[in-house]
Amino acid sequence: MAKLKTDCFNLEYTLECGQIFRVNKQDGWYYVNAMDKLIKIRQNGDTIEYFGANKPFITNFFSLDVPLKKIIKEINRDDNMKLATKEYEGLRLIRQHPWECLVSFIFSAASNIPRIKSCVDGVSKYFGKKITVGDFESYTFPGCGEINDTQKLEKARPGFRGKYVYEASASINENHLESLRSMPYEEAKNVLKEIKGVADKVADCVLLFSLDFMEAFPVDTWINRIMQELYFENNPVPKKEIRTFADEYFGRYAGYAQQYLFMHARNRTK
DNA sequence: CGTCAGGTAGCCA
DNA sequence: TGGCTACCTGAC
Repeated sequence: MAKLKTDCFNLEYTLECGQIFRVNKQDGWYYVNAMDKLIKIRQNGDTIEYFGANKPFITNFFSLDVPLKKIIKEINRDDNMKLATKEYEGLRLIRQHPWECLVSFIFSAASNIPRIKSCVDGVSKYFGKKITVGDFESYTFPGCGEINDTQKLEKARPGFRGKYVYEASASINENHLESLRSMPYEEAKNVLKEIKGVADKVADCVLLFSLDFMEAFPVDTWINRIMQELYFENNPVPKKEIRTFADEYFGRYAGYAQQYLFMHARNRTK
């Protein structure tokens, strides 16, 4: 086991804000899957304790190197944001593996978190390898090209999203996704949107949650609703206009603003 | 037991 | 470009 002292980090909010799906809580520990890793982790005050990964991985994965206080300062543009960032203090964006992130969010279309989780778990179970940490057992996530059997894929119950995942697995390789990092935001987004099953929202999730584009602002139904309420006097507004507004209003860290607003919007009705 | 969902593709004006 | 609608299926 390793320990690490953190600053301005909340493990619970970070893992339970809906950006990542393969998370399980058991006996006070979180079990987090990330491609071929299974991490066992918990937080005690400022300190995190973990198994299954080394310090560089943990630091990078949980964005512990990102200057969150500075970011919060920049996105706290009004009282609503100050409330949301205070409410979920320490929430950080996770740097997921681009391929796992892409598949997860293709699954997310017109779905809900329990079902998305079930699809991602299913794909892991039917295409991944068994992995354990302590007495917890799960499966690794299959790499690009490894989701190559439609009958097995069907067992994950993806519905109409299955064909998109199958096609993506057949046509994409990891280098293709990694190469997006060096592109400008708009260009990287357009490349992602060439993938069937990927349009604005999913592309923005992949850019924000796995490729370090912190300006990406995914507009889903929750964000659509809360943004209209807070900034458009409850008037119906096209999602495109919401993205444009967010870009100008929140700036280069709009993605962080999005995640705090998402939590704020979702949890008040829960 | 219906309704509807963390959207998107395809089609048409 | 902008506005439909069908789409799998299981949570609620």
